[in-house]
Amino acid sequence: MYRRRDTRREQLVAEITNNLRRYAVDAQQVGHAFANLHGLNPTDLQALIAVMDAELLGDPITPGRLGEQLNLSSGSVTALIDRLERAGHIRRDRDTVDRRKVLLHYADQGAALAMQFFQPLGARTDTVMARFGEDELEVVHRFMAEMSESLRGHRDAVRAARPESPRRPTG
Amino acid sequence: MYRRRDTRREQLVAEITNNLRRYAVDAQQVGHAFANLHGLNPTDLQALIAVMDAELLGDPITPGRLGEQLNLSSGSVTALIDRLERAGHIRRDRDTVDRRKVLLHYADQGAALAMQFFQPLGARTDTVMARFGEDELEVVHRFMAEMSESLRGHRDAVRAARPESPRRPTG
DNA sequence: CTGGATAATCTCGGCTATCAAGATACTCGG
DNA sequence: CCGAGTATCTTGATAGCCGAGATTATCCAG
Repeated sequence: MYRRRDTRREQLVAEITNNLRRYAVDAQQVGHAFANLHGLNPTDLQALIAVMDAELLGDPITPGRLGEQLNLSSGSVTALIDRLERAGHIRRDRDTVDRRKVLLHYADQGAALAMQFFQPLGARTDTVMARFGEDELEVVHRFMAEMSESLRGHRDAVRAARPESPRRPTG
Repeated sequence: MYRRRDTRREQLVAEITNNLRRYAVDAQQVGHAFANLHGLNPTDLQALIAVMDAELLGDPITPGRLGEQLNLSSGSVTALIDRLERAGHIRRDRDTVDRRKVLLHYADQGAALAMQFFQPLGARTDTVMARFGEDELEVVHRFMAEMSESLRGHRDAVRAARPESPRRPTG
């Protein structure tokens, strides 16, 4: 996080790292603040976005997969979906093929909220990007794609790790 | 979030936006997973990082300012600091000038944990950056700096908004 | 010294997450 | 068709975190 900056290159690496970290922290706080503003909690917002994401890709998410994405237990996911459904943000549908499964779809209220979340953010993002040439955006794109993939690998590694001193003996 | 991609430029903008969003989500999940792994919760980890950050910049943070950063009430901050202190991650010091104030310093245990958090991440980050030339990193740096600043502005705007009466006169 | 403001802590209630057990539906062998 | 085994989701009980308001200690103005 704080490293020596002997050369210009090292300085750049250090500052970019710091900016990425701050960006992540700030993004989290945006989510927190926005959720509070609308009577949700951060988990609910994350879930709502995940539901929209999956559905817009044509592959509605199930409670099980949602729990994997958010790292929640199955019981917590049920409670989470109950809250979101009660608030009118999403709705449950049984899968017609495998009726054990529940497919989650966003409702109008949820879509409106997600739009409200992304639009102002997108506007700011576009404003910044307008100050960059297409060739520059190519570089940024390559960078972000690789960085994003790298972070996902890191996340999976951390998740795969097991606690050093478990509360309960292995059993 | 999902926009048309008529031109190459619009495609780039769309994909970069998606990557930024995914990066933020994944970063949050890394924090979540890492915190779980070490018996903390995400807030604790955020606080620990904030404490280190402030102290390394030579300006130790107080509970009050920590609460502002994390958007927590004063009572929650006290409980948070109690947990971190009990776990040996940080310690309290009274300010000698204004003895109402408490200054937070990280303890060895906290520093070790933060290192454990950032080192593997930094290694991956460096690997990615090694694949970019110095001129390319200049572009990325400019981009991230502006994007980071823009997001901070957005965060403050969302925080400034009020839940029930968004257009409340004064106070 | 008195009164008001600021900083942190304490106490209590609500809400969320985890864990364990249960209910329903699918799969497969006989 | 029938039953055992498995997968998916839900329910109920418990623990821990967060927010709001009251309380204590300190600073500052006069």
